[in-house]
Amino acid sequence: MDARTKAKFELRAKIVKAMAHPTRLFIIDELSRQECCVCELTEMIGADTSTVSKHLTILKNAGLVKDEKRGTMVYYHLRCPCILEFFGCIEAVVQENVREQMELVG
Amino acid sequence: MDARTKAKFELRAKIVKAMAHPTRLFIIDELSRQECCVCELTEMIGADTSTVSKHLTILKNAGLVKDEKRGTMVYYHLRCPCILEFFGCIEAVVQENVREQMELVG
DNA sequence: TGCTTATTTGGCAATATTGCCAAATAAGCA
DNA sequence: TGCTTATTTGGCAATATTGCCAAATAAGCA
Repeated sequence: MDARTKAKFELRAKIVKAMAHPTRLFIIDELSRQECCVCELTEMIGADTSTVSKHLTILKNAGLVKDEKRGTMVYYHLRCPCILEFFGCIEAVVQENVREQMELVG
Repeated sequence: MDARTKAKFELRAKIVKAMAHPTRLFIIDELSRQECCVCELTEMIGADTSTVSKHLTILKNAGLVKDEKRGTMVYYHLRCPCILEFFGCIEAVVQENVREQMELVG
């Protein structure tokens, strides 16, 4: 694998890694419906504010979300709505996995 | 976040996590073109065979690939080709990131 | 059976991720 | 300025991931 190819997949991996956590997938899903401030997300997720803030920073660094300060609150929104199509694909894999397990059992 | 929602996103995260590594993204990309045996992938990747084998096991456990033994060789293929659409989306985020950096610089 | 080739598994050290607490920062308002 | 609320940052212990080497397993073939 040459350096160029390696760089390409490292760039992609950086973005996929940013999504690779249940809380962050939840945030992406939630932001696909409407923008939210940190306090709203924290309330929904039920973790420490600092934890949620760090998850948002990871998503922001990957370029998946953008933030906007309004007063004391910071609102986050999705940067590329195409991320949603991706969920459909993941769900297809989940369903395929379940289907297979069913076959093994019954 | 109730238990059901939590379980849903943990299931999704398991699959996304399986993709969250440059070598594994490379493998998925390669398998989208044709099935490959471990030795072919190892040659392309240039890592230890055991390392590549472990990456393949991670992809298999997530339900992303399937293996098929033929003689002494084991061939792997993609289980859900829809994974490819996902790459398009990731690439869109990558490009958006680059575009923004360009704006900041130039 | 013994040898070869392909692959997986066990083990382990190096490194990365996670989530909390405490403290810092930043904005609004009296 | 001082107080309040919202958010981020620093630090750290617990946990997970990674990639190598060595050894085990498995199939083909003489």
